[in-house]
Amino acid sequence: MDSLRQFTHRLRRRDRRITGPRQAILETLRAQEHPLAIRQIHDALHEPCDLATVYRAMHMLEDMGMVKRFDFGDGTARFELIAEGDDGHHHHLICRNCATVVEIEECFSKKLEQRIANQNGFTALTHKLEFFGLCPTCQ
Amino acid sequence: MDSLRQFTHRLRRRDRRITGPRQAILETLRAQEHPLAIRQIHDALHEPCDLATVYRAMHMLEDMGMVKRFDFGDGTARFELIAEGDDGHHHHLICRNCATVVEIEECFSKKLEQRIANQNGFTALTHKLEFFGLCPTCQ
DNA sequence: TCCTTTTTGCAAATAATTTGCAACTACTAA
DNA sequence: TTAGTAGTTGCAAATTATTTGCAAAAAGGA
Repeated sequence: MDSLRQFTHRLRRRDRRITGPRQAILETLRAQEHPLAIRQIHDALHEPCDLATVYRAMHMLEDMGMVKRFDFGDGTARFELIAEGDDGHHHHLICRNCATVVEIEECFSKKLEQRIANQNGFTALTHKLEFFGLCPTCQ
Repeated sequence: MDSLRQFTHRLRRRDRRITGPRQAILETLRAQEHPLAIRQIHDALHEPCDLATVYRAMHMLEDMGMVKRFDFGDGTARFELIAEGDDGHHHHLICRNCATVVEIEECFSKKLEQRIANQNGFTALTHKLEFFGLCPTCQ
């Protein structure tokens, strides 16, 4: 319930509206622990809406920092709701064969990133990292 | 010159042919130190060929392990020639503003990857990792 | 040089995503 | 509660990257 409340609050703050499709999309994302593709979100909605609406909603949620976009390298964006009090920073381990996804909380040390930033004079570093392999079933 | 010779050898071995477009593409890749998008490769060819031919050639070069595909998350595949004696494993630091690319040789320790594999029962792990930030000019 | 197999160019097909626009609806001010 | 305004939606068409079918052209071996 809280994320809906939080959502409402953030929307109002930006003069954005709380609509049926947006609430439904949030519900759908909340029910999943893994990243969902737009198509999957769309198909899972009980009260269906246009695909374009889902695309637009995801952009908005992303801009508002409520959702994180992941890229598994297959040309399809996937999204996860960012849990409360979480920064959403985590990675995935994806089976190359069956596409099973496991969430990975571990990451390399921030020192590495800091060093890379310093050595190249870059600031505000972020990174995208995903692991691929063969899951127990597919080996 | 060597990579062309190597290429010829690998092609013959697989009953593939050495054609103008393929040689031209290799030349183009060799002249660049950064990953190139298909469109860029296509536009850089002196002896032009069809875009579809470039797409097909890149698949072939990738299958032959002569080229590595990178994904900067913008929906466009980029390719780099794999240098001789190199495994092609490296990453990039990309400016979020001007898209400048810096090659990064550093990577996190293999132990991390090994641990992730073990903890989840996965094998044959690989990863995709790219860094993003603001370059000195764009800050 | 001839023959077989691989390649290429071209155009059309896919797929994910974006966009223009008119109809519609959430929110706010009264 | 209601009207007005600004944000949203559905629909269809446009974009972009990439793939594919197919007939004509080219490569490499005999």
